[in-house]
Amino acid sequence: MSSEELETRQRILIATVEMLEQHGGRGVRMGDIAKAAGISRQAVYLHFSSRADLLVAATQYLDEVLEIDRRLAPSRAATSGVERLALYIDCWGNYIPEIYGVAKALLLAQDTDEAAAAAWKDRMLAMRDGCRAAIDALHSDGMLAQGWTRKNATDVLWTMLLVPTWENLTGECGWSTQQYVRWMKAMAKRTFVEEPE
Amino acid sequence: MSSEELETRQRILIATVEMLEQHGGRGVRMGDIAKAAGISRQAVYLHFSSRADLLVAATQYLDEVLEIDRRLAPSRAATSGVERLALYIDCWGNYIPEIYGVAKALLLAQDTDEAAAAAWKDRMLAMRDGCRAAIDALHSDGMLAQGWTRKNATDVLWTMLLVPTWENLTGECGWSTQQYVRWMKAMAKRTFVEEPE
DNA sequence: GATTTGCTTGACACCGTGTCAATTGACACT
DNA sequence: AGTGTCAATTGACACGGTGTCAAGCAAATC
Repeated sequence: MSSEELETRQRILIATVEMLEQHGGRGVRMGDIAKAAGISRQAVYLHFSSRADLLVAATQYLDEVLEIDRRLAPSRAATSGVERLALYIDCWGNYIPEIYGVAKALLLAQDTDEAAAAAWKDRMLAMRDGCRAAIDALHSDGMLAQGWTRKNATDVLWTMLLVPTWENLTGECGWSTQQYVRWMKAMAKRTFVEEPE
Repeated sequence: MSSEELETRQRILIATVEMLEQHGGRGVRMGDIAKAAGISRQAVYLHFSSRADLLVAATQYLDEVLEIDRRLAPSRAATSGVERLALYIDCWGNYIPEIYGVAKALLLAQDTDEAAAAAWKDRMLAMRDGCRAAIDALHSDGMLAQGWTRKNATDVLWTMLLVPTWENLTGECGWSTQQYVRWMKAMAKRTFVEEPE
């Protein structure tokens, strides 16, 4: 009632996010989204040129709404590499479940759609930057464990933090996101931080 | 020349595996497979009721041809948990690239097809059994590191060995499979094996 | 020679995406 | 009132890929 004058575009984005979240990113059609937004299927195409376009816009919208930048600030502001690493995992690990529906849809769309693949890759490379920054901070502190190059450590941290890992641990293995985050932080510390012995 | 009297069904399976391997499991249509097998598209449906059915059969066929059982024997025959773990990772890690095309196709088919999803899940649960066996062996030796339950250790090892991890490290990060296997073994040892200190 | 078996050919239904054209209804400007 | 314009609606349609169906054909089997 309050905000019935929302722009159609935004209503579509909200409907998209809701539908995808509800259905785990699977089997949501353009018509379903339109219906959820209370408009015709064609109206969706007046705002987004394709399904991939819509999905990409939805992830960006979600990033804004969930204030990913603000949430990353603590990690960026960390005074030590060890802290930065932990805070980054905290942030990203807790972020995944919130974006999972949309992320999964984008992930699945990669199969058929070039643009979706590119968008997802971009997103993941941005995440990689965070990993690299954390590893670099660790390295600057002289705390990167023996045997790691910065590239290798970044590769591994990045890969461990990818969505499928979270997906399997929480989905198939029944872990909570909290367990996941706690373990991931412990594992990262044990793996990448030089033991002061 | 030699074996031109191959059963059609097998010719289809071979064509499927080849096509999927060639194209990384993406964008291979029923018609493409038929053409590659030198038969009509409909003939494929005389042998396999659906695309999912064909993909499932192809993975089984590949498991036979690549003798997955024989390759797993050394791991099963290991005399210590530590050895068993290393040999299992060796086996599976080197197996992934050989099945990747078919696996990826099955993975992608999960989106739309229930049967494909079930088949893939089965496959992965079988792999999980291997992980569990390795962790159990470690535990029996009293060598499972502090802080791990058998379930948790199995969950983590399993998740780490999933295809997407290999995919990202070798694909995006440019690692060789050999590097991947070497790292994975080192990581598993460091993570799961009690340090004799 | 008749039947069966395995395959071919071509047509077609179904679904989801994306396109197009004609229409409507609301608002704004003179 | 008259004129535009803008957003959305409706309905039809093309396309691509899967899966189905029916008729025909050729070689093997009895």
